[in-house]
Amino acid sequence: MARDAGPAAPARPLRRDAELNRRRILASAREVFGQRGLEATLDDIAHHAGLGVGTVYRRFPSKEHLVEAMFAERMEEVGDLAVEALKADDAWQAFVDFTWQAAELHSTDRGLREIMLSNKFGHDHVAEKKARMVPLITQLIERAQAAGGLRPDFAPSDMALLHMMVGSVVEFTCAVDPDLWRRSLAMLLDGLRAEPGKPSELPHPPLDEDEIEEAMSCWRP
Amino acid sequence: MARDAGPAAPARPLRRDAELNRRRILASAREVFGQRGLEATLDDIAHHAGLGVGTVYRRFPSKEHLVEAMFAERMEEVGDLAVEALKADDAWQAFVDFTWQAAELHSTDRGLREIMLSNKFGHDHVAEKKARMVPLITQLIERAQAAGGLRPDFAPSDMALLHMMVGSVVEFTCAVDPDLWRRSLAMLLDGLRAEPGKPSELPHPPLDEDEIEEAMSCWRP
DNA sequence: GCTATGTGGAGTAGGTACCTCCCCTTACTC
DNA sequence: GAGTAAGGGGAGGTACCTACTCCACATAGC
Repeated sequence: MARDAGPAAPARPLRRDAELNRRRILASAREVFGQRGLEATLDDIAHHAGLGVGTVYRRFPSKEHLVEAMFAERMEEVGDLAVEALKADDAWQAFVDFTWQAAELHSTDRGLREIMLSNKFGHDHVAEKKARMVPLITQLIERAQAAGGLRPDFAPSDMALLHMMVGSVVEFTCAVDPDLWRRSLAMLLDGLRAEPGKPSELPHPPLDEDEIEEAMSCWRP
Repeated sequence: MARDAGPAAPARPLRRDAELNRRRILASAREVFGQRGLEATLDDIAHHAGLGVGTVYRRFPSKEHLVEAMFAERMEEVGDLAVEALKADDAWQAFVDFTWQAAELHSTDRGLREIMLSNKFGHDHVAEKKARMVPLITQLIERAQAAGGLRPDFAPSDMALLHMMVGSVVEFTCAVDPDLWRRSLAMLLDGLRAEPGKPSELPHPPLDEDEIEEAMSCWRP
C-alpha cells in the first residue's frame, strides 16, 4: 500500500514528468499484460513504455502492486456488465448478452482472463471485485432458468468453466484467427438452452487445415 | 535414431539390469508426463523411477527422443478408436462415443493432451500418427452429419477446439474433481446436435462454491 | 543556478532446465 | 572367480530466465 491509496492521493504530488511516466507505465502494462498475460516481466513493460526498469520499480514496489492497481478497475467493468444485464426484461437474452460481453472482454485481455480464473495473482482488492460478482451471476442464471431459457442443471460454477473453455480457444487460436472463439461460444450456448430449437447460425467460419496446423505450431501448453 | 529402431533391435542386446531400467524409465515417464505434462524434466522422471539422471540420458539421448518413443504408441490408440467408431451403424452415436473415448484418454494423460494439440513436441513419428487421424475424424464427422445427427456446420478443425476446451477443464479442475470434464463435455455435445431434443442428463454434479475456489487457487495459467 | 526528485540500465541474487563427466558398481565371459 | 566391458549415480557445468537494486547522471521547479 505504498501508493494508489484510493482517491485523493496524499502527500506531495508527483513531479510532472513522473506523473506522465506513471501513466505511460499503466498504459504499457495494460497492453503487455493483455497480450502476453501476467507472466510478462516488468522489464518488458518498462521497455514497451520506452522507460527503464528502475522507473517502474520506483513507482510500483512490486509486480503484485502493479497488477492489483491495474485489474481492480477492469474487473469492475465485468461486474457492471452483470448489473446492467439484470435490468433487462428477457432473462435468457440477458444471460446470453452478458456471457458474450464478458467473453469479449476476456478475449482481448489475457491478463484479465488469468486474474479472473486464478487466485495466484491479486489480493484484497481483486478478491473483493470477484466476490461482488458471484451473487450477480447467480441471479442472472436463476432468472434465465426461471424464464425457461437456460437449462435448469446449469450451475453458477459452470460459468467459470465456460469462460475457461472460451479462454482456451482464444489462447489456442489468437495468433491465427483472434475471433474464432465466437464460433465455439455459439456452439456452447446452443448446448445451454432448456428448449433448444435448430442450432443457431455460427458467427464465424471454421479454421481450414493450414490454419489449424499453424495454431498447433504457435500454441505452447 | 540411436535405439528403438523398430522391431528386432539390432546389435548386442542390453544387459539384463539395463533392460530392466529402460522399462522402469518408460513406465516412470508415462506416469510423470501424464500427471505433470511434457514440462516435466528428465530429472523428475529419473528420480520417480528411482534412478539417476545419467542413466536416463544414457538410454535416451534427449527428452525429445523419450517423448517420441512414448507417445507414438499412445496416439496409435486414439487412431484405433476412430477406426473402430467408423464401423458402427449409428453414425451420430459413433461420433459421440469416439469423442467420449478420446476425451477419456486425454483426461488421464496430460502429456497426451499436449502432444496432440501442439506441434512443439514430437517429430516424424508423432506427426505421422496425427496425419493418420485427420481423414478418419473427417469421415466420422461427415457420416454423422449425413445421418442428420451432427449439426452440418461442424468442421473437422472444431474437433481440435472441442478437445482443447475439455482439456482446459481437466487442467483447471483435476485437483478438485478429476471427472468434472464429463459435465462440460455433455453440455458441449448437446450444442452439436442437428435436431436437439431436451438437454441430456448431465453425468456429473457441478462444483460448489468452495470447490471452485479451490480450483482457482490450484490452477496456474 | 540549485536541489530535491526522477531516470536508466548494468548488475546482483536466486532460480530452473538440460545435459556431461567420471568414479564406482555390476553383469556377463572364459 | 577374475577380468572387463557395460551400466549407474548424481554433483556440477552451462545457459538461460526473472525479480529486483543501486547509483551516476538528468531534469523540473523554485
